[in-house]
Amino acid sequence: MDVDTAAVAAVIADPARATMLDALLAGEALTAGELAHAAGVAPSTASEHLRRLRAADLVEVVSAGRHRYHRLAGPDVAAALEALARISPRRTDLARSLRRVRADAALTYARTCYDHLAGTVGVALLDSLVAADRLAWRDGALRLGPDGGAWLTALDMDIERLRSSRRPLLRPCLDWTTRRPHLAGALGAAVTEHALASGWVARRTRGHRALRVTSAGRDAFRDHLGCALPPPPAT
Amino acid sequence: MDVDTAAVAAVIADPARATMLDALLAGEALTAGELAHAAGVAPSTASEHLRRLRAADLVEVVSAGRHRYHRLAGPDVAAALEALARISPRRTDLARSLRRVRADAALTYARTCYDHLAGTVGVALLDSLVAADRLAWRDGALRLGPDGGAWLTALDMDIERLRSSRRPLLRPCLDWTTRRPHLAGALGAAVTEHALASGWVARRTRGHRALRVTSAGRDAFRDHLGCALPPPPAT
DNA sequence: CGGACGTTTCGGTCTCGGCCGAAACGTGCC
DNA sequence: GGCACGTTTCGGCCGAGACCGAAACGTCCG
Repeated sequence: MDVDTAAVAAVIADPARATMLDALLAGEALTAGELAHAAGVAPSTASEHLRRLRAADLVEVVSAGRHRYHRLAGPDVAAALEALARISPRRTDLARSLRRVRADAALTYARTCYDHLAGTVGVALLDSLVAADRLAWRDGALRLGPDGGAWLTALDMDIERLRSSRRPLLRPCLDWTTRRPHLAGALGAAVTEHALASGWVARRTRGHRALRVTSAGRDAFRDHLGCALPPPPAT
Repeated sequence: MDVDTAAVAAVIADPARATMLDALLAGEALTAGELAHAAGVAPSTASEHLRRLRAADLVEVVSAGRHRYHRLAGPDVAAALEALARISPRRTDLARSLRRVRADAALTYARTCYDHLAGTVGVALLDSLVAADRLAWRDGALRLGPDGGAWLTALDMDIERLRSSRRPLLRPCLDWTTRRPHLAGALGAAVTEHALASGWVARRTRGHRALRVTSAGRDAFRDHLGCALPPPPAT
């Protein structure tokens, strides 16, 4: 073996750390304290965990005053976590089965995957963009389609800035729940940021991945993204 | 969190088990003894490990006389392992750096990923099949192209049998080394089986993933698969 | 400057699990 | 039937690491 898979797996293998990583999959950077709370451990314990996560390059940190904000180290980390989720057993947490079923349905419908949209909504979005010739598949890779430039301009996206990031502009990301690709890459992140900032979608709970599509968002998806969303799950 | 990521990660986190999984990524089913040898542990220890791997549904077993053959439980498991490999640190095993570099080059050029071809050769193959209209991308999924049926018939592939398997016929699998898709799914496995059986490619070492393309294979890739292979790495 | 607060370091405890060898089990072969 | 061999189970040893509280550190703010 040329790489040390066991080492990374060992870092993810602790329940507290796995919970922290899951919280970070929402894409927001969280403080050490918030992560300690999310994982249900003492701050000192969380600090140890974060040290290991940083050492393994799964998480990176940016200091801001007396807070230290942590976020996933990159899209590859998010992809690996989602791939692991696909083969993980369902949690048999009998106590809250009803709440869990609802949370499952919400996650399947709309969630963030690191920094882009996933779930039914994410998949529908990519499908619509391809159908409208704004994006196109070529050789298994996503490219801008004939009408892509005009669309980005209409959305006020600075394509040059997006292109200049080290990250690929367009990348498909295999959806853990639907098993179909959704839009990732720098553009996927930008669109998602736009949707959150414009109030098209909102987090159901701060620091959690599940999203709610607002009624304004439903219209905006139709008008600006050319995407007729399927109805959300009953809550 | 709706699934128990930490539990699966814990199973992969042990070096002995990770080594076993890596050996199984070659796609062959191996006996408990062979896996014990590969991992460098006593048979009794390996037996424990295999019990955990089975319990976690990462590995499945088929009994044959007094041997018990183990193999990966499915393509999802292989995909998760490759995703983990992408974010794993290189092993800093100074003692055998030269041998390692050579092994790296061989793996990058041609290897199996569970039961289909990966590496430069796998990616080139998928590209050629798409270029020749034998396969086609549609909505991010792989489909048979206009000339796909004729090609399969020429290769003596029983497409009905392939379709009847529970597994998707065509699936892209993101390559860990090249970061481009190669051909997976039932057809990917069938083509790979055909290539191994016909001696187009051969394992460099039994039970290991690296492949060598034979000179007959190089011709066959050109004539039967329409794929001009790039030159292999110097050994 | 001094107190409040977020974070990290340190020391001590305790549980989990990996390791082996010995022995039991089951299958194939003579 | 009896032996050989692959595999599993069991018991005992041992190290890694997860946890917490106390204390140190650094930053912000009054």
